[in-house]
Amino acid sequence: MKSSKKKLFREFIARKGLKTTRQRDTVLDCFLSSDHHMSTEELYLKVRAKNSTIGFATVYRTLKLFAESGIAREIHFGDGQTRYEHVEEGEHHDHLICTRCGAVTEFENETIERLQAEVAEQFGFVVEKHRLELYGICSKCRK
Amino acid sequence: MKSSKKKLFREFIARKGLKTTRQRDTVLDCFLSSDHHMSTEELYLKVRAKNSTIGFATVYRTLKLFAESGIAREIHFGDGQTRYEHVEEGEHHDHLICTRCGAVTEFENETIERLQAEVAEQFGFVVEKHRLELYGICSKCRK
DNA sequence: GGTTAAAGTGATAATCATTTTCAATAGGGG
DNA sequence: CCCCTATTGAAAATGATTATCACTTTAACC
Repeated sequence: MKSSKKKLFREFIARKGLKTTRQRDTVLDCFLSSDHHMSTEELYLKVRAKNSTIGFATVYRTLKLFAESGIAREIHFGDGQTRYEHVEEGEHHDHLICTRCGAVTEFENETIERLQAEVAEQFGFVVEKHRLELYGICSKCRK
Repeated sequence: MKSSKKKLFREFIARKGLKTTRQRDTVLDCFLSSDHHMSTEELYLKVRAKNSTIGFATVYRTLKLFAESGIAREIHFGDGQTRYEHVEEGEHHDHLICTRCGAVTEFENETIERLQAEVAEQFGFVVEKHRLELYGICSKCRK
């Protein structure tokens, strides 16, 4: 839900004593109207198209706020670029990444999640978050 | 086995028509005499201590060769620094990372691995490699 | 052992993504 | 409307990594 994310972000802004600005609204709209994975640069270009006076520093700063507020999550695929994805409440997903065409598919698996928690516990670890990525060749590329 | 890694690397060098140099030997010795996770900078400092004329460009270049030759693997924890770890034959391990003290613990779990392969198959995906990282607070830091 | 082409090296400059700085501007509570 | 503080854009700074280039070294061949 887009509107609920907007609300969540507004609440975060208020709680922190920050301010609502035209720029933040624009960046938020662009982010929410995009699909799952967005690099900072991609989003910056989208924002520019709407309002060419917004600088990239603002986009960087705003994305950090999104992550802090919980409506977005930083992801790193090891290619030197930070990406952001939407956080759906209660959801957590992992990634299948095709090393040939770069396509990213998301999946979820309860059992894996549970096993992860078990393993962590064996080491006296309390898990806050995790990252699971499977790299390989997708079905299209194998044809 | 250190000597087997040395051998593997020499074979790689020969196969590729590259050359054995004092510098590469030094970097390799330093890498092999260290424990699992090393940032490029840490290794550079170690190399420097042995031979202060070796430049960091050489360390970077040599680590890339290690990764290409299969004796090392690049790892990224999302903190903007590339690390390298030793590759043991047939082995694969995942990481528990303490977000407070930065300690890294390794673990292996057969069941998780198998489930990963199953999930991938459902998506018509052939997994080549994967990455699983659990971030949280370690037992020491929770005391 | 000497010759030589190709690979390797170190220093430095360049690059790339991201962060910081700073002077100017704009929210929003009072 | 005022004032304080957060915010902004542009530009400079940063930090990790990579490319460049003149010089050196390796190793195949005689």
